[in-house]
Amino acid sequence: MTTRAPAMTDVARLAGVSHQTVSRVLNGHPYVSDHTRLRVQAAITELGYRPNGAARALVTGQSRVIGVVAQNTTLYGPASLLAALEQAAAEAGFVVTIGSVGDLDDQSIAAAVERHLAHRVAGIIAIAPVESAGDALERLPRSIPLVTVDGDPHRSLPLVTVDQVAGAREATQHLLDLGHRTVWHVTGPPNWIDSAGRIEGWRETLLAAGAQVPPLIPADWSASAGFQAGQMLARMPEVTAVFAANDHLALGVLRALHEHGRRVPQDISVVGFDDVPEAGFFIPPLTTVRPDFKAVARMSLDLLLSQIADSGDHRDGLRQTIAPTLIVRNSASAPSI
Amino acid sequence: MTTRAPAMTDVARLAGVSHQTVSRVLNGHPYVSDHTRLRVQAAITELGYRPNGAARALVTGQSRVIGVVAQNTTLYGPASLLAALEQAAAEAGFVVTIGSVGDLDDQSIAAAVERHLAHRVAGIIAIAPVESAGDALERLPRSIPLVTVDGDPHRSLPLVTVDQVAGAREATQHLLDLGHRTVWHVTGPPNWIDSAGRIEGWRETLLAAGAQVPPLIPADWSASAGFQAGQMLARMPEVTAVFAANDHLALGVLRALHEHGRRVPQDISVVGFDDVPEAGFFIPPLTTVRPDFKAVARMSLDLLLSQIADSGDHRDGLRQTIAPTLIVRNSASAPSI
DNA sequence: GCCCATCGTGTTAGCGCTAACACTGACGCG
DNA sequence: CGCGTCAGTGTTAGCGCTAACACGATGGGC
Repeated sequence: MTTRAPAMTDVARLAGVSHQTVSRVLNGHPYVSDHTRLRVQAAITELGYRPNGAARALVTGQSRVIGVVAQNTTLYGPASLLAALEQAAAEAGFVVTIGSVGDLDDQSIAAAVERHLAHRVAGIIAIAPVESAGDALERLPRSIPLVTVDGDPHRSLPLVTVDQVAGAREATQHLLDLGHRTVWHVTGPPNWIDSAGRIEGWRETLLAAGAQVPPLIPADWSASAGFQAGQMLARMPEVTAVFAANDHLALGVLRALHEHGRRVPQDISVVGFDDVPEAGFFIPPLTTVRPDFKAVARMSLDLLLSQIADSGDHRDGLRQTIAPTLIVRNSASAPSI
Repeated sequence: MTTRAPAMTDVARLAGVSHQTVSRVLNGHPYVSDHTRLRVQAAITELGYRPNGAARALVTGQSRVIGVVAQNTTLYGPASLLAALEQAAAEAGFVVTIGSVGDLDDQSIAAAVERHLAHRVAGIIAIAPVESAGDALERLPRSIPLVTVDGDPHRSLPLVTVDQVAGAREATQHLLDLGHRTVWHVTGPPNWIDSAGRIEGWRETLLAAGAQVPPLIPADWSASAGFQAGQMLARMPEVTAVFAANDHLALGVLRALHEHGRRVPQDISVVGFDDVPEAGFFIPPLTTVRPDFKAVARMSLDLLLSQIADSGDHRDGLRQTIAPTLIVRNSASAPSI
């Protein structure tokens, strides 16, 4: 019925050569005469031939597929990362399979990794921003190339990460420089590495400036949690500056403050993190920290591809940190005395 | 060095059976004694064996991989869809490879599809919300299972779609019911199918109510474009109700109105579309239309899997529409006369 | 003129798996 | 007691490809 797709032998027959010569042309081997190369290429286009990745993967033991393990790719950060990763991979001739997990616990991660392994991916990129994720990853055979993104800096896995500490430092310092006595911090979920880094950067900046370190306001990444935090902060007259661990949190804070009649930035300054595309259109436009997701993606892929190429144990000590940029808008200003 | 992963023959040797019996156990064939089955399963776990997907794909001519073609998976809609799709696929034992494209033009789509085909995906789901995307898809051999999501209803490709028209109708009718004379519409990008559907629903509701149909305010999906549209609308005293084609657009409108001192909802009512997670924390909380992305994903996958199972030309006439829900918050109210 | 290196090409084996078929032994039936 | 049936298992071929090797033709150095 459906005539099967043309295989290499079909091309070879049409071009009057052996299938091995076709393979050589396809893989850019030397020692093929121009004449033959042209004939083969003509045959390929005539038949609409395209190599069978499965067969290739079988014989080489390795596919041009990269497995990405991620949780909740609906969040802005992971989604951006994934998109950038996919694009970078496509440029390098790889495709990306995604294995997302409901929870970032050990078992879910392990299952996602297993699924990728079953398909003999060439390597794995894990967007694993929580502490527990590392265990499953560390159990992986060292022969399979691996890069973690926004993972735990205390593990010895190859890691590419946004410099959370530096970003938080910039945000906090910016507020201090504007003249605020201290800065309050609404945090992300406690088990996320990103949260920890942002807390660290915030705290160390405060300490370095000799400012008082107020208690943390715990939250998750949602606008809803930000709103709750904001309701609390709005009732405390001594609060003049807030650093929210991400933009959605900041949005919630903004609305809570607005509802309580506290003006931003006149009464309270707010700074976020992520620079979501709509951050410039919050009320007021949000001063925030912009991570370079494209750079992170490119770097991760480079690291992975070099592991794939070397096919060796070059996993230790690989660590790349990408510094984010402060984007100044209108949500932070000098405090009114 | 790296001892190669165990293959089926290794399992067979350990269990004292032929590799074919192992295969039978793996694929749940009948005519294997319980005794043997147990021995084989024990051997599998002992060796940590996992079947090689590439080999299986090679011999069956079909992998348990689904290719998703999408553009800009950073946008909330596509990202949600992708995540839901991935989850549904995982439950069915499939993995998802993503082939995102920079532009949704014919050529980019074709390239992404080609990449998927090279890996012998079992089927393709195209999130193809622009008109031009259909051409590349229609050229696909009919033997490969295909589902389009939010695609062009005028094509004969299998389609699962959010009922844009119904959603827009609900939004518009809601505003009319509140007592507004008419409703202005800020549109999405002109070549998107979604935009067209939302315009249609809006227009037909206005017409049915005998309301005047104001000119369209063209935009794209960004908060920035919404802001520009809002600046225009803010200067027009006759405008009392605005339906924005998505939430980010609405956010931009909200800020523009705020800057111009026009209160929402007292002076102008605004309704959005998408119900992004933070929509409830805009200022004011946004009344909007919520599509059920999970349902769309599940439906798409079902449609695809049934095509894969039947492996036949069941492609015509398949069409599923998922009605969205109006979420009423505070951004729309009766006009003050 | 001989040898060897180099180029260009073909031949063979085998990656890990499933499908098709072959085989064995136990059982039921007339 | 011979025969067919069928559960349970093994044997073989081959999916489409690459790696390894084999082979003939050419040409340059002695």
